[in-house]
Amino acid sequence: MARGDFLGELAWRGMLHQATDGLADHLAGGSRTGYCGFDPTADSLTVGNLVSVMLLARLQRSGHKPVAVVGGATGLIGDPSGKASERTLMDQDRVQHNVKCQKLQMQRLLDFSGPTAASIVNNADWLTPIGFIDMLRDIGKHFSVNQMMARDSVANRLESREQGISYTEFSYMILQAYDFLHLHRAMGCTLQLGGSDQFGNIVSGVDLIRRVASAQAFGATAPLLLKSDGTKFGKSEAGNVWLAADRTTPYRFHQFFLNASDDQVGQLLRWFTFMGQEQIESLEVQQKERPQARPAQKALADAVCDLVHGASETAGAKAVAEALFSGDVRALDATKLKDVVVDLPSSAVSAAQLSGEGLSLIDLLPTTTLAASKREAREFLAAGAVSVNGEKATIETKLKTAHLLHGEVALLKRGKKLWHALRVSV
RNA sequence: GGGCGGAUACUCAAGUGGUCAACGAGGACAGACUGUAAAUCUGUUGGCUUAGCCUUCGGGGGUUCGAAUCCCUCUCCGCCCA
Repeated sequence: MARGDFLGELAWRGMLHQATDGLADHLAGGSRTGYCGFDPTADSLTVGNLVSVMLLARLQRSGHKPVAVVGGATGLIGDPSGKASERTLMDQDRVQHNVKCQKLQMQRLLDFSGPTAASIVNNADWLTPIGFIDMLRDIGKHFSVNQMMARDSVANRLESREQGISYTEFSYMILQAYDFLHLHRAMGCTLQLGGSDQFGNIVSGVDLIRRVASAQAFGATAPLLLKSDGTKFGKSEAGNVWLAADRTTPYRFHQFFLNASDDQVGQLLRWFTFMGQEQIESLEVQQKERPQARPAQKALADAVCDLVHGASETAGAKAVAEALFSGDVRALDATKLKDVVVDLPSSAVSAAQLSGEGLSLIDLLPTTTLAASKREAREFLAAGAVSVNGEKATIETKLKTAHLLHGEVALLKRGKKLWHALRVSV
């Protein structure tokens, strides 16, 4: 595979925040191995993790070898760079399971075969056997506490009256630096990638490799991805956006990107797709000309959904969106309806509850995903926020057998885009 | 080990005996406007059998007609001294 200009590519995509000196020359000099860390805290990656995966994917496409390091050991401790609450220990089985699931997701984005085959390793494999004394003697002596305390991640916590920092979390950077050293020795890894908040930890690793192995290593970071209002990217109203279809349905995943703001859609195209510069710029021009058609958001949602879930899932997600947003849900045929229901949160009621007088929405809504309590249900109904099969409901509305589409399902909606399917159980 | 300060709803943060389901801000949600956008305006934001009632102010106990507010105790956190 021809070696591409990895750093140049990151630069035009706006994914390059910082890089250590000499990295460009180093990459130009041969096929290198680079890694990025992941927390195995769940059995699925999130769109937040997708940034890191894309870094590795681009590295690989530039002719280098990507390594994903799963923090089976460090995940137990918690990086003070993030938000700070001590973590609970995960047992080994759980970590193994999570690693397996995450690997499956990465397989869509990384190539695990060929000369630049990607690999996944777990840092518990080398961190667990190390004794505390060995760690202090061989690694700890290379770290200056003065320097460690100057790091932003630590300094913030030292200044904070409420928080403080435990010795355990304080030691996190040493472990991460050791990871880099280990990978350098075991796999010839010379590059670490991460978010900009990781730069301090990455440099620690580079320093350690220079001191202990007398070798040169490098690091590069991507800027933190924020929404235009400055809040963290990757959360929807329903919580985290996961890559796993059973946690975030392809429909919701597709919707998440479709709802990207005009301000941000260009950046997301650069970050999360493999589209070229010209194609993205042309989309941006189209977006400017006809913003109401949202060509950029559509292209983005299709491309990312395609990447993560595959083409057929993407088509399905689009069909569902079509039905829910521009079509009349009552006109759906039975097969289509089934597809729609699969992608929506759903619950069941018994046929008996709907017969005769019917079931009051005030009682029903709290049992669905649309309202948390009867009080809230009343509020939504009074505000005209709820509809049944596309028809506005009121406080008095009762759900009856007649509401069931094809005798099976009623589609409830709260607000503009929150749907819930109500099935009838036999 | 000693001294001091703190813990209030999703978050920050008022409140120091009754008028407190608890000021305010942010966030979130809904309505209008729109492009399934942004901005803006309006409303809601503990629960219920909703002009009323019930449960909340770190945990437990006490004082009082009445406690988020006073006392005791426990837990956790911060600061200072050893």
